[in-house]
Amino acid sequence: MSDNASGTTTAKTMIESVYAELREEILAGKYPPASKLKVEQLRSAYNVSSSTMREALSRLVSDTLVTTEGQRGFRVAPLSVRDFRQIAEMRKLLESRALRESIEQGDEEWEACVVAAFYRLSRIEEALAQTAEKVAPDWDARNQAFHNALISACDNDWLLRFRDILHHQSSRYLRIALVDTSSVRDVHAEHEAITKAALARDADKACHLIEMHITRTVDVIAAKVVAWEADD
Amino acid sequence: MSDNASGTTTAKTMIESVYAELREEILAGKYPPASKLKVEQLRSAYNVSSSTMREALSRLVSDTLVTTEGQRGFRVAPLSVRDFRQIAEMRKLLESRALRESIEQGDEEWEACVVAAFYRLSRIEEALAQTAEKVAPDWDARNQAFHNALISACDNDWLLRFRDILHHQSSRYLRIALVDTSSVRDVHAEHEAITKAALARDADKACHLIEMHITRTVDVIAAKVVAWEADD
DNA sequence: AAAATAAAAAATATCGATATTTTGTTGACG
DNA sequence: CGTCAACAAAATATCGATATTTTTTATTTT
Repeated sequence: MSDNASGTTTAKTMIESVYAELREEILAGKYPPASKLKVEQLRSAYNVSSSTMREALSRLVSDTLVTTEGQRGFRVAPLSVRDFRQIAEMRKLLESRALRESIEQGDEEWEACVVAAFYRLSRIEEALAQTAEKVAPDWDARNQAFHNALISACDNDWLLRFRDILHHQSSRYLRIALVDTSSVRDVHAEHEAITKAALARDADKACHLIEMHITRTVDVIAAKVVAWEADD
Repeated sequence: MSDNASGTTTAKTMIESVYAELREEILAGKYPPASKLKVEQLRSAYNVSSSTMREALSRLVSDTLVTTEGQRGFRVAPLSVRDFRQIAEMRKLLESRALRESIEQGDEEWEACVVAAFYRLSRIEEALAQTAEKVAPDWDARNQAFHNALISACDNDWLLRFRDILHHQSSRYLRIALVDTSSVRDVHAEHEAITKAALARDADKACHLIEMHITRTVDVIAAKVVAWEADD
């Protein structure tokens, strides 16, 4: 269920390690959305038996990254504009709720984490501003770390779990939309405002900002998903 | 993932049918929370091979009804007061959101469904009021049908899915708390008020009522769960 | 007697083979 | 020319056996 940040997944069993690896690869876009996941193929690729492979696949259904139907095997979970919009709506609801709880319950240590995460993100954004590079290898990771830090004081496991699922789903859409980081500067300002509001314990404001933050990306990405849907 | 109301689960494969059956039994409390689910035992009980059994179990992890750890097999998902409170909080959030969307988008057909479901529920409550019976075989089903009808015009699949998971989890707590239907009369009034507000398209009011509806049961059940936790 | 260790039992994870179903192809028929 | 049917190929689901790990039990040591 959970992969640790370092990437060193402590896998006690074959199933777990195959599960973790395949999961990453699906998120990385190695297997296209809605494409068939043939057990025999995967089985030999990962050097495990069919039963083991099937079980790993079954476990991926938990994360809604794989679907399975009747007598016709497994598929990578499909993507659609409709789905993306629904995910975005839910993210607004859950992300802002998690942030609110975090702001209400967070202690000084939490504040420190937020500040640190924002700092790390800012530094890489400065670096990116210099180079005309469109690829941001670490930006994604630090951006994610920042958002995780914001809600790290929320203690509702269900909220975090659902939010996590949606977040991963969302990242698949970002991937196919080939989002560049050219708009990083605007995003930076938004992050700064959110950090400020969070530290000032202004939950209403922070939540509003985070919702805007999500909303802002929806339409631009949705447009690209539409284009992607065409040549499928 | 979905079980149809009639209980006639259309299972194309062994895995699916075993999955569905075991799922119902866990929800029905046949296997105590946190108890071990030994593959060999289940395997022979359901007349399937170990691989098939394991796969069915793996699929139950999707619904968070079963947990699995490293090299030590499967267990029924445990229950705790803390978990119950978190579930209740999330239910308030999701149930009210789903209701709001339903109220905003529902058409006349939806209104008719709500009215019908409320009527069916009311009838059985009248009947129960007569007899001093504490057992309400059909009440649960009709109560659930009523709540499903209320949110049936919500079209966000993720919202419905998460809400469904939480609802099932919640029902496990109701079971161990041995909730009687003595408080049915108060509940009836609440249902009536919710129906009224929904039909009047007063989303704010309806949402507030449904949150109260959930809140009201939390403490009484939480207390019983504490007691249950003791003799475990 | 409590703690540590070794042996036995139980349970889990993994494998490769087989039966069943779906998918794809070819040829007959309207 | 397209639809249908029969067949062939591919893929899925299912099985039972084996290797590994965990848990239990028995034995020894401080």
